[in-house]
Amino acid sequence: MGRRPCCPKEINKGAWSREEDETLSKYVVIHGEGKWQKVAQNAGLKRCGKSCRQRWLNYLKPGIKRGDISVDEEDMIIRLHRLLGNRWALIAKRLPGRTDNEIKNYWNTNLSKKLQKHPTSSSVSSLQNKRNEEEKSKQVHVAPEAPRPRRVNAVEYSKIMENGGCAGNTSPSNKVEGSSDEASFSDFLIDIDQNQLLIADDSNSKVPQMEEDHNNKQVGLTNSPSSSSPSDHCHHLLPEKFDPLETLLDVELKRMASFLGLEND
DNA sequence: AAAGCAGCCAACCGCGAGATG
DNA sequence: CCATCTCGCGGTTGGCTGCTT
Repeated sequence: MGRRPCCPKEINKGAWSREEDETLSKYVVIHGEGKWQKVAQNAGLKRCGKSCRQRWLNYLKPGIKRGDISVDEEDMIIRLHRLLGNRWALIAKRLPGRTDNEIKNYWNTNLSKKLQKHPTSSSVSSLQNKRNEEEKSKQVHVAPEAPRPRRVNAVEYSKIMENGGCAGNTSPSNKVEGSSDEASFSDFLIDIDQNQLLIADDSNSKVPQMEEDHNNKQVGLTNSPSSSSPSDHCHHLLPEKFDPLETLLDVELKRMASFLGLEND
């Protein structure tokens, strides 16, 4: 059978010209995103719809930041990569203005090499050197062969929840002393279960129990004592829109700011 | 000066998942 | 329920650029 080519006609390939960029930008501004095949046709671009989408999302869309990845961003990328692996889209979501493609390229060209040179380092940034010294004494646990997390659809997620899979909390290693501010946040990130994060991200509203100490006050959560099953427990914990990683990273950013004496910025 | 090499990054490609008819 | 369409994602490629010899 074989896959039908997505771009059957003769199309332009390679670098986009300024004219093409302008044409695409004008069209998307007027008509909005989506239906990229029609965008390509209606805008008169001899480009594949996928190519139009990629060009818009990675370069033309307002708010896209190009280059000059800051130390903080680099550090965030490293931490998220340890958590999520090559889930560039997920990582990019945590870095406003950055695209998955840029982060992926940055990783492949810079960070992976740096980390090869300093494989035991939790971060390559000078910002982290101090913390690295502290962490040397600890055995940082990075699952060497952690299974690559799959995207979890709604059906699979409900199965996971039925099996008490909330927060992946069956393993002691996933247990985090949520109330201990002294616990290294980087350690916390390392120990968190990847699939748990993905579930949380996909559902956009799930939070592990370990978050409750930290977040109850912030988001007005209450832990219902009547919750019987783990999944019930989780659902009771959850606000309508809650992104655990977002919150965790917010905490980490505040720590960085504090470290740099920038908490007022 | 020019050939060779390495690094960077924009763009392409194939696949999976969800939406739609 | 199935086929098709559309979108999003991650891996890979190829061209450009700068450096080295």
